[in-house]
Amino acid sequence: MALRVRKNKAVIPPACPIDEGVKLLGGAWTPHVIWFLSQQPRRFSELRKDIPGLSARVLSARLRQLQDRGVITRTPLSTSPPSVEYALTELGRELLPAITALVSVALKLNAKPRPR
Amino acid sequence: MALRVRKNKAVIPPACPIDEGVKLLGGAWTPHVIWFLSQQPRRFSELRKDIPGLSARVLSARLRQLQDRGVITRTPLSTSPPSVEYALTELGRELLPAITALVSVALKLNAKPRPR
DNA sequence: CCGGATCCATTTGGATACTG
DNA sequence: CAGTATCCAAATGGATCCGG
Repeated sequence: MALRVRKNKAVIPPACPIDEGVKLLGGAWTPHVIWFLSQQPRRFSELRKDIPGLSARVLSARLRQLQDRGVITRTPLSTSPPSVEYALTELGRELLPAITALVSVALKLNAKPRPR
Repeated sequence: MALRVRKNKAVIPPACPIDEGVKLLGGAWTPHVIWFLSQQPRRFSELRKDIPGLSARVLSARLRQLQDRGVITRTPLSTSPPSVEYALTELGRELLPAITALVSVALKLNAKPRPR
């Protein structure tokens, strides 16, 4: 069989600031994590309890990427048993207005009976 | 072969307004579409030219879901050749502040040299 | 010109088990 | 407690073809 190459998914990076912004909240549960951290710094297992259904694997992934993007800080504490505290950075807190704006539009849209 | 059922993906809807908000901008290219429509009403093929790399299939899907959510309107025009015009609704325009807020945070984050 | 249908590659993230 | 590793199901979206 002639090895059909299938050049699928070949193309371009959009390289637009809009995408960057949306990617900040992109992954599953990301907004929840930011939301709970905005109320107070939290530890790993506290976040798991805060957000039922969120697996350790995904929480771990989200925390890492938020950290990489400078949205949250990670602070290991020398307690016994050892624990790690996560908190929003200054810039992270600046995401909150954007999130609440999104939410308020979503609420209005849900309220609408879809005029169609 | 014992038919392993694999109850994967079993659980819960978060049912949180935050998710709803994020879903408004969730799909690929969604923010781009909203952005270009915010500048002026546009036709299908104009949007395709505005956004290189966006396939007809996906543009079609995005337009439909934005329409279903009440963010944009779709107006077929009896021109020759026939064309269809898309525009933001009132509520759709309310998404713009949220988008720009997100973008401005993203720009600041990119500027940071990742303090580590 | 608009956009649906089909086919498929890539990505995402849930379940589970395990380690320091 | 705080994660990491493996395995796999489902969702996403690109390419291409086709019909209204």
